[in-house]
Amino acid sequence: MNTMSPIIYWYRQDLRTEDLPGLRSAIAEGRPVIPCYILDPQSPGQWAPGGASRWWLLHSLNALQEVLSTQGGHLVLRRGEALAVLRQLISETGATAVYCSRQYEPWAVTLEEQLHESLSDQHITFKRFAGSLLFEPERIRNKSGQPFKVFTPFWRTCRAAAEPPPPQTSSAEADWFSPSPASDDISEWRLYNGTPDWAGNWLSLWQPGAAGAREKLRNFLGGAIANYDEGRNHPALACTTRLSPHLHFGEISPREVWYAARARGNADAGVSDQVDKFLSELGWREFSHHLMHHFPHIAEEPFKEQFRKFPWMGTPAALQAWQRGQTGYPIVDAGMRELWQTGFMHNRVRMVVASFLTKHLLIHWRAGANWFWDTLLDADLANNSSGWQWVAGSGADASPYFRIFNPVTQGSKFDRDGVYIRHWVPEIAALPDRYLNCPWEAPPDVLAQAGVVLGQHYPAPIVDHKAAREAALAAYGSLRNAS
DNA sequence: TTTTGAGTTGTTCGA
DNA sequence: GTCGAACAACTCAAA
Repeated sequence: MNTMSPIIYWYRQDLRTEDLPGLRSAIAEGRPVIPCYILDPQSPGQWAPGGASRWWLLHSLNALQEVLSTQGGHLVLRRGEALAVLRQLISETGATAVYCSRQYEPWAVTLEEQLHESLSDQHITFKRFAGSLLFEPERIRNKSGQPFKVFTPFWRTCRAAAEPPPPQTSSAEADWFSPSPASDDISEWRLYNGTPDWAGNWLSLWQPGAAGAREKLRNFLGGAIANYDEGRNHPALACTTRLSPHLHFGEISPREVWYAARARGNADAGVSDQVDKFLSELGWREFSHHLMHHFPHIAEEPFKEQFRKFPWMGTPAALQAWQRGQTGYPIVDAGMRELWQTGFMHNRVRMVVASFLTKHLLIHWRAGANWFWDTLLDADLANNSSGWQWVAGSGADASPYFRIFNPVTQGSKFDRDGVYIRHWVPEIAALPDRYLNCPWEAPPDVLAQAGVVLGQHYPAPIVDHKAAREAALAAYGSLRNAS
């Protein structure tokens, strides 16, 4: 074997150059490196990126391309079945190794195993590297050696374990393989073609890529972190990091986020509790991946067996009203519209809309998860599945069945001044605070003065809260009695 | 093996 | 308006 034969670095959900163990390792070997991204629309069982994710992917790949080119590298874009593409690239370049970051989705794990097997047969080294999580799922076990099913002891164990290794800054300069192999023109991939123009203003809201991720982190640690514990519950405040899409695409490593937050806490004892709270949110990302690794069925099937029998009963019309932000409950509609218009929804509101879909409308959580998958820029199989199952009650460590969010209470509690609702549901903006979350209770003269005719400008509620709540309790009760 | 304490995010009702 | 209890029963994790 030629010791100077090139290594293919196969980019996946790790679109960065810094603190990337596989790439660093490839560079450290002193062999030429070929950075490559493969769009694989056909991998079996794959959850292919949804519409919003494809928009992000387009811009993220462009950003990565730009960073690589400042270092003299060139990202090779290819489309097709991963194994076939890698084989082709190997025969073009004489590469003898393929390095990548590991993923945790069941289909991705299967693919990694197949590649390992097939490439080994050709005497090609195939190496997967950790680096997308703080704690690898198999490393964290309870005292019986089993995976955790409850967040709090899981996270306690993580915090007690050895710290994640600090981010590595690479010193060696890469020797990029030259000439760079032919690459697809990304515009031919049609990740986003601009029509309809639903993502028209997204570039003013988001900056996909490592630089944008760093800026989000810096802003957050410089300001909002100081009031994170309380502020993060209020969707009108910019108190959350909005790092989720960056983390999903691996543009910034969780270790970098972890160490930056820790440093902030150490520098200012006053915010160290807030920092811990923030770290535990990273912990939820870890926990979701831990669950998906050990219980791969959670993306498709209920974590709790008895929920297979749950009497889901929603109608397509109700699902559509929810998707379009036309349920007649302002906080729900505001969230669904924020999602559609920005590719994002505040976490507090995600819980409210998810509770509404599964409990008020009794629609299967999978319908909600599928909609989020297509519309969220940060759509992530582990987070999405475990989040929806948690709300629906079918998940690990699920909320009690009687915890049914009251959309009126949630709105008036967490959007006290109505700033969020008035922004996203402008047709009722002129209503006084008192009726903003429950326009159907406003007296006729108040409605008239605000220029609102229910059923014309804004829908009457599609379900009655009290009746829906009782129906949900009955449905969940039936599950208990049946088992 | 058995026991014990605890479990992200809430709501409603009645005092 | 505020406050505390009830809302079930179960599973998990650790002692």
